[in-house]
Amino acid sequence: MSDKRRTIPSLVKDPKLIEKRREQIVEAAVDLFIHKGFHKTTTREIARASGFSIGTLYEYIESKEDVLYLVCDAIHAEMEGRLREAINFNGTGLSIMKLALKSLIRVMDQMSDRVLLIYQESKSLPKETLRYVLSREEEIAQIFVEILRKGIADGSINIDEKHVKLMADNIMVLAEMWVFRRWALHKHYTLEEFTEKQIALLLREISVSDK
Amino acid sequence: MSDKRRTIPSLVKDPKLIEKRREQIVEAAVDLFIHKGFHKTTTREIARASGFSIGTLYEYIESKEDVLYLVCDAIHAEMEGRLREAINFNGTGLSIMKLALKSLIRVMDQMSDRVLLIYQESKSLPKETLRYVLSREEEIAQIFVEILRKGIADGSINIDEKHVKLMADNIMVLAEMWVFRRWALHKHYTLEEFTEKQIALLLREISVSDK
Amino acid sequence: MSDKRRTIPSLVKDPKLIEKRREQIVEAAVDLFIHKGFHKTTTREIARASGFSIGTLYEYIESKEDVLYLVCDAIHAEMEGRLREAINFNGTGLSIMKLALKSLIRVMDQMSDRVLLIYQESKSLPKETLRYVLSREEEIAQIFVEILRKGIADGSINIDEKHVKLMADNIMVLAEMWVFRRWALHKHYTLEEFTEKQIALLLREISVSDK
Amino acid sequence: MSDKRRTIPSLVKDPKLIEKRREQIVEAAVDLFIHKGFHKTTTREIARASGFSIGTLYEYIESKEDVLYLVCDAIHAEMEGRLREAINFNGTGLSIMKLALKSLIRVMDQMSDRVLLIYQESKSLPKETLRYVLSREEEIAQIFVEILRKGIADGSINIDEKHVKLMADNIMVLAEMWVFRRWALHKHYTLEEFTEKQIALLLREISVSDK
DNA sequence: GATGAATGAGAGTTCATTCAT
DNA sequence: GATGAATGAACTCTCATTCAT
Repeated sequence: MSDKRRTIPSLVKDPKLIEKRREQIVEAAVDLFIHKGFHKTTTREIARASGFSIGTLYEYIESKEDVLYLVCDAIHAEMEGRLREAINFNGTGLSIMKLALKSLIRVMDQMSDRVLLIYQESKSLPKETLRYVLSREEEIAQIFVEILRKGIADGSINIDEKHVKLMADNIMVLAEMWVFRRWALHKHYTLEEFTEKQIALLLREISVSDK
Repeated sequence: MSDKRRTIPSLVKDPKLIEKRREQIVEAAVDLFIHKGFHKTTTREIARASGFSIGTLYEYIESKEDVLYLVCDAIHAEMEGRLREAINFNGTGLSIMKLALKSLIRVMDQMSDRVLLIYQESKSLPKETLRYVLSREEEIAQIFVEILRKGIADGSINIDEKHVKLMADNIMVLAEMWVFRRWALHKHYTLEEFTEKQIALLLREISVSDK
Repeated sequence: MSDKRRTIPSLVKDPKLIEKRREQIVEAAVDLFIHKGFHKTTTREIARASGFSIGTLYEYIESKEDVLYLVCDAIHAEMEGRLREAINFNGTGLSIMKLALKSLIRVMDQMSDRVLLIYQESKSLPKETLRYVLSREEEIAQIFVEILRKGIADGSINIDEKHVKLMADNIMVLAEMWVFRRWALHKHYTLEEFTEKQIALLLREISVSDK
Repeated sequence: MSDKRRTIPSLVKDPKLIEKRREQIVEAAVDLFIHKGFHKTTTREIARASGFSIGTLYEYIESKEDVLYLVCDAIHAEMEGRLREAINFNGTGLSIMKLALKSLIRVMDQMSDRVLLIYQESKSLPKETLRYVLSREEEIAQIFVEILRKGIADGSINIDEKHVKLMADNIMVLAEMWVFRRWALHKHYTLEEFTEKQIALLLREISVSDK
């Protein structure tokens, strides 16, 4: 959570331009990485798809790994953004949770390719950078930690504080599996069936009437 | 399940020798892939660690990807072997399941590095080969499908047939996460705590008294 | 001697400004070339160290090699300046020579890094430019030719006219070696020892009492 | 003198082959470096001129700088070899010296381009390697140190022990200048004139009758 | 007159694969 | 069956130079 975001040096001075060009880079690279993978994508392809020359690409990044980092960070930002946007933090913990779970799975479904990209390629990041990227993942899990705590406080959710963290991780994993096990799931279940069933399982685990 | 195992052609005739050499290759490659990753490991390194020359390596495989395939297959074989060995298929479905879950998580913990290897590198396999490797994963999930069906049949497990497949996938994922989210879990939970909690969650979902 | 000084075209009109900017360039580049060498110094670094942008740099030079030329020329100018300043051209040829030799070695010592720079990097100049730079070196040797001739004329120096040129070159080389063989000399001799000994050797060669 | 020769690792095992290929590399590279300089010669050109592919080149060296090292070392070896071959170490120190000086200058003349190459490019070597290459130069100077000492011992040479090292360096420099100041010397003196004059100067400095 | 973003040819180096021995 | 030297396409990254603003 406290891991600092990596600041990539640029040879270009204008911050507005840096941001704009890096957006172009990310947009181009996401597509390439999804279709060819990080290792099989060349820096020249990234440059060309970004709309400029290889020299220009390297005015905005220092290494190919920087592109991967930018891509991962942008995807996490979008994930968190979409999720927070969809969640209404008013109401009981339980009611918030219901909506949040639904949103989480929907976001996973909508961002399927990009979530998979992070799953498959983030390991190619330099150690330090990987640590930051993983911390971004935890930040999203943290949203569910907070909802759980709110539910515990207002009595709508029943779970031992000690297991809150694990529960949040379970939530993440049982949602993300729609992405990384799609080869197993999509031929047997629709998104709706999957959503309904996973939410049922998760809510049962935290319901107050239980036990 | 019906996906055929890939048969890798070899320039060598003697099947015994092929098997022996490929075992050497796998043993060497697993270590290398775990520590350096598939892409950063060179065929030369694999040959050297296997105890023979680069020329000999290519007598037993056709491409570097073949090595990855052999590795993935060997890991799956070991996983399934260990799991089947640990499970006693006598008793009610529920009692078998309890033991099976515990075994599954223990195997994940013991084979942590190798399971992670499959998670991170199998995407580099050629499409066809990947399909087979994924089918091996499903074969393991299939063990749990069968236990669930047995429990339904003997009345010790309560779950809708339609959701059996999803339940098996959930089991796999909630066990495997000990591996691929270890950065998030290991600092908060011991293996015992994790095991106990995950089993509790999964059993609640299939208990007969429930509902 | 007759080789013409190269005139570097500039996009800027004001000669005063050109001179000022080129002084900045030389000052910055000398340091960079000494520490990193000509090839490992980038034009960007030169521009930055000069205090302006890469675009501005190219308003005052046409190529990176021009910078090297400016640097070599400035160093030669300084060498010659310091030397002429130190020599008093009154007295017998021999007495002038004694002082001149001492001054020459002192200048070599003081300008060690810069003299070495010329030795090591001037070869990277374009052929034509190199010729001019070498002619500047000869101009300095020419000072000693003149002193020798004066000594011959006034009878204080005894040397065959045919060997005057060679003698002047020997003088240059036996002084410059303090720079380009410093790795061999500095650990065995102090500047004073070196100076004394070299002067003794050179004077013996031109003494009248000899033979 | 005690600096250890750098051993360049090779991917090839056969030492005979390594030696043969490195000879090819050196032969090709010497020519290229003489005509284009080290920096303007590409590794591809070296490979092609050596008669094999770029991949093969890198089986025998680790970096382009290694080629420069091999070249410098080969040149020094040849210099020293030729010199030692030409010197007859029988007779008085003085008589040996006369012959040695003549040989030294002749070798400089014959190996002009290669000596100049070391003068101009050795600075591009990595620090450690440069140190070794310079120590090779000193080894050659050491030959003259020994001759001087022999002459002191047998009374044929008169020079203070303290100045023996400097004298040897002066010898090297006054011979090498035929190479690195050829632009100044060749148009005024023949090799014979130069040789005769330099020997005269040096012998006068160490003659017993003197003083 | 000053700026600095853009360019792209070209550099050094790697490594999966082949094939003569 | 084993060897390992040879290959060269392909990679990432650099940097002198230009030119629109």
